[in-house]
Amino acid sequence: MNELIQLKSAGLKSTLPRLKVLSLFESGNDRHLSAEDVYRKLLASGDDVGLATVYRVLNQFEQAGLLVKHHFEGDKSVFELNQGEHHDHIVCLQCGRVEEFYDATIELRQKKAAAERGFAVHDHSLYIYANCIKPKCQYKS
Amino acid sequence: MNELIQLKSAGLKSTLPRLKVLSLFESGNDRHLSAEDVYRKLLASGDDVGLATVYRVLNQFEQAGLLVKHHFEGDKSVFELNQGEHHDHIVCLQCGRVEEFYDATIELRQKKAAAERGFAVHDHSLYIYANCIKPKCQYKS
DNA sequence: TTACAAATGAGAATGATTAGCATTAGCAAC
DNA sequence: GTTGCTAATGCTAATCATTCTCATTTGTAA
Ligand SMILES: [Mn+2]
Ligand SMILES: [Mn+2]
Ligand SMILES: [Zn+2]
Ligand SMILES: [Zn+2]
Repeated sequence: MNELIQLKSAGLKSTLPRLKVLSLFESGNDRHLSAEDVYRKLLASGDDVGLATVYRVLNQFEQAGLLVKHHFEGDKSVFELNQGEHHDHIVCLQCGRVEEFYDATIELRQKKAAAERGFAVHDHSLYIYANCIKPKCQYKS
Repeated sequence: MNELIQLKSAGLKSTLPRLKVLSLFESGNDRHLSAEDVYRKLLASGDDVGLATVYRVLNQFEQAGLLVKHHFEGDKSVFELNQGEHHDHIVCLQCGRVEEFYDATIELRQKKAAAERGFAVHDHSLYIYANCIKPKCQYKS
């Protein structure tokens, strides 16, 4: 029911597909989901939505600040709940596990590097591609 | 003529399209080029190559370590000469200017962040999206 | 030269994402 | 509760970058 309020606050009409998508992200089972992931999960739980609608809703949510979009290596982009605090990502190249981290020093030195060269930072993306150290890595995908 | 040797050393047969592409990057006019950029530039200088060949050659060059591929914000990927030293990028969101930088502290703290979480770093990508501070920015694109 | 595998080029195919448009569903005013 | 209008949805077709297919051409080593 909380989702209804969130949508209103974001200036979005409360529709069934939007509630479903938002609930999925707030269920917290997976933080990082692609459009295709969301689509499949909704179908699996018996909720019928169109893929085009999923794409539209995800982008609207990003614009509204409810979600953040990332471009991990590969083609498809992934979304996660925007919970206020920025963080960067470590992605396992073998099993796909995603770990989040925040390093104040890195953030600071980025700003400095940009300033020194005559840029005002708008945004940045930092992805570390790595391998889980055994035996944590399940070599899934 | 130097390019011929580079190709051989990389284990690649010395063909006309490959020589053209490599020369273009070594001419140094633009460091960061997309496949489409390369294609257009070759056509413009009267060299007839197929777009498919450009894509193939760029990827071979990347595999061979002659080029590095980047995924700046947006759809198309860009390539640059691999000159040994790793660096990260600042991209102007207004004029598209790309500036390179290297920060040892950032590199170090990335490794540390990964190690602390049970990852062995394979690779990383750091892009800072920013705006040129006037009046350097030409607001081109 | 010859011979043959490797490379090229033109166009079809792919895969993620978006656009177009007829149909449906929120929601505010009766 | 109905009505009515706009915004949202869900197909499908279109985009766009990139890859694949395959017939033709080239580099190269004998
Ligand atoms: Mn995250
Ligand atoms: Mn560079
Ligand atoms: Zn792993
Ligand atoms: Zn600029």
